[in-house]
Amino acid sequence: MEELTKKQRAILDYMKAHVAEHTYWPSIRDIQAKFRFASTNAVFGHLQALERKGVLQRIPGAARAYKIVPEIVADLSDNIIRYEGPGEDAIELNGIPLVGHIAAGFPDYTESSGVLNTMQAPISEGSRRRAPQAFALRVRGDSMIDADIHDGDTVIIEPGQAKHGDIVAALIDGETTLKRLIKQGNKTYLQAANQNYPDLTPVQSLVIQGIAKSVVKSI
Amino acid sequence: MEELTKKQRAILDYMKAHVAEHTYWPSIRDIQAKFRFASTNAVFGHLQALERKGVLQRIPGAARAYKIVPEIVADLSDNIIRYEGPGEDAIELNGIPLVGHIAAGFPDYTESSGVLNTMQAPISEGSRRRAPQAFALRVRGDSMIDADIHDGDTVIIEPGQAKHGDIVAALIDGETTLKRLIKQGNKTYLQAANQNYPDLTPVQSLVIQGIAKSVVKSI
DNA sequence: ATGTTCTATGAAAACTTGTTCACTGTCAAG
DNA sequence: CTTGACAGTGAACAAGTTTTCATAGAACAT
Repeated sequence: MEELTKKQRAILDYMKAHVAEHTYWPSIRDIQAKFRFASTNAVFGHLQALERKGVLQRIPGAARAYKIVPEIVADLSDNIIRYEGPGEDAIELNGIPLVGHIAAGFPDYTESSGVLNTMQAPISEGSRRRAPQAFALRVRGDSMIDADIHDGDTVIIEPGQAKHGDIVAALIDGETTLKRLIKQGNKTYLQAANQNYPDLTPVQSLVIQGIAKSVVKSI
Repeated sequence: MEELTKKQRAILDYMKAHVAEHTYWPSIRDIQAKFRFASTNAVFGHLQALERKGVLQRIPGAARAYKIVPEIVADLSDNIIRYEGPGEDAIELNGIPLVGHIAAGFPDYTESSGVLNTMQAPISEGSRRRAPQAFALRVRGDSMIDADIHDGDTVIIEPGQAKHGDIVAALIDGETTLKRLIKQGNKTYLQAANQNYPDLTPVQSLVIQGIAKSVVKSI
């Protein structure tokens, strides 16, 4: 995926924020005003670029009508995985859905039993919840370099029973992190795969959202 | 809240579905086409009615720009709480936010320790997660009549440490239910407060989203 | 009977918005 | 030095969209 320029990123972020705040998209002139462009065409160009780079989909002719290709970003520099981009519906990427909320909607494969707690609440149907699937994460930062997971890589997370040594996406005290699962006896730890980071993290309540099964690297 | 006519409800539902599917609002003409009106003004009138009745907010002059007053419906007849209405942002109702997703974003006050797992991933900021708050549920059905919670009532759910006897909104095997929490020794059960419903539900993995602290009844 | 409300038609006005055209400047690569 | 990609101005156009106006039948209460 081609990289965005600073301004493109800013505009995309503004649009997302606008949707999040108002529940409808900004018009081109809204964006123009926000960034103090003298011409609407400045915005128009950026939007074309955003569409060409595949992060934004415009609906030709329709006003205030866009779709966003969800970006799920695992920012490992601060060990927080955050979700960027509205929309609840999964968009398939190589058969793997890029889901909406990274921090919500995934099974609790905690130690005990085979009980599964899906917390996904899809907007679409308004009734039943969707079964959890594999999902993709794009990685930022370098805290997993020991595991050969680098900045810009895409990690495929699959639900399943995590075992010792697995790299997992886990919720710890409300934050989602990507770490290696360490089991010693009946105790469980999470370990950052970067020697510059502090070692074992003691874990009391552990919610594992999935296991990193494969890494997609851009060439 | 004034009741909606059948057509108004249908139009509102269509608009919601459209947003959920496309991530942008339908134009008046879209709605006109959907319902085969001969004039856009038919739609216009319905939209005015929806706004007057307080379930829809229009942004004057702007195209495809609306806000919805979220309706959160706890359908106790099948013990499933489902969310209707898009939008992630909390809208305050008597100081209590009507949150977007009932099934996502609330703390895990599971047995152990004081550890708190917030799973909310707000769209708005795109970075940190929002602290959980109290939220309101509108109740449908009658499975809690023993607790004097009836159809049409609004229940205020607050996060906190649930104790024996509390009525809680809980996630069980992926479904959100509203039941009474029963603790016997070190075992935990959920009980429907309706004698017509099966009794104790054995619980292995329990995620309590909040405690029903008060009930608002329409007179 | 009469007025009111709701729902709807049909057409047009007025405004919003996306899009296009012509032109300019910057900056890095070839 | 030139080429091309990128970012922008300024103006105008065309289409999309909301909104208003005039009119009318049905249901319903007064």
